[in-house]
Amino acid sequence: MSDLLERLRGRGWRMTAQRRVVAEVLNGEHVHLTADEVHARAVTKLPEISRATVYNTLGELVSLGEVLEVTTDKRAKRYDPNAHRPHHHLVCARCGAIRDVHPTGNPLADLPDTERFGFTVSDVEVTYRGLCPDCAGA
Amino acid sequence: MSDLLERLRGRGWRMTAQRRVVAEVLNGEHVHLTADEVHARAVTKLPEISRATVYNTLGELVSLGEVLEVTTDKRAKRYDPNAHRPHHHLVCARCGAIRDVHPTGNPLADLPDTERFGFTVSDVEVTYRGLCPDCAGA
DNA sequence: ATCCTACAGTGGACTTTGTCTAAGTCAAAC
DNA sequence: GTTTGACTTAGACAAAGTCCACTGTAGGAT
Ligand SMILES: [Mn+2]
Ligand SMILES: [Mn+2]
Ligand SMILES: [Zn+2]
Ligand SMILES: [Zn+2]
Repeated sequence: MSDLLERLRGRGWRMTAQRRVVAEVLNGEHVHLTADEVHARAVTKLPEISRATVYNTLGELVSLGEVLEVTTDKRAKRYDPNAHRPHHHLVCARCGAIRDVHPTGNPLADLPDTERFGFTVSDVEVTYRGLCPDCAGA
Repeated sequence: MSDLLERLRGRGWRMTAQRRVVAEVLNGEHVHLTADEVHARAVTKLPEISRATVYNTLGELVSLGEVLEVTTDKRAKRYDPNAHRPHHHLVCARCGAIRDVHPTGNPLADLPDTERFGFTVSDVEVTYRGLCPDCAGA
């Protein structure tokens, strides 16, 4: 993630302890944390960081394209640092576990012109739902 | 929609003015209203209907399978009476307009076993995003 | 090294969306 | 017409997120 910090400094980001901690928390694969989860983890490293700053920083990372917003459930938005490899999500309907998945094929090609209503379609989001091995029981 | 009311009565639903009004409001094609939008429209027909009743009634319609919950944006859930024809959604990124779409192909088949992480995958939701004709400008 | 200041952070009030509960009301079975 | 349990209501409460006035500081200028 120091890649990320370098890139951000290059873009004129003022480097602060708060921003460094948020970037650290968002490190890893299959990471899809809510803003308050990010805050909870950030607080263990920098106790005085505020909720507002976490929200602000996440919002900036999203508009810089370094982090994706994912809304897999109807509850809180989740923040996904895996922004540089396009992917979709597989969600457990019971426990909420989320996995990054890479389906074959291009769903954009599956939407005929007659079903586009004159829209300029630029993106498609696919969410698979089911039960994870634990929640499926035996 | 009196089809719906008949079906619900048959299922033992007690028929009240409030439930009738909510069902009336949810009549039509390409309808994707938030709970508070449903409430606002219901109030014009039955001024004393409460928010709690609208939420309760929508929740019941969803668990009866008569209405779908769709979460196309990160804001309020939307309620979709078109529950009997499977479909996906096309959303304008700028104004939020929503259209029902019927892509060809089966996205479930596009998720290889190696990308299922042992999940029992039962459902897939596809959201297309772009700009509607109005928002794409001239 | 110190100063300066525009940018960043803070706590708290506020908003939106949704849930819950206690008390009152009424649809429908008899 | 009475009875009764399901239904409705107002308002308190909660979770997720935004906004603002004020305070603090990173990093360039001196
Ligand atoms: Mn992801
Ligand atoms: Mn729909
Ligand atoms: Zn699970
Ligand atoms: Zn539009």
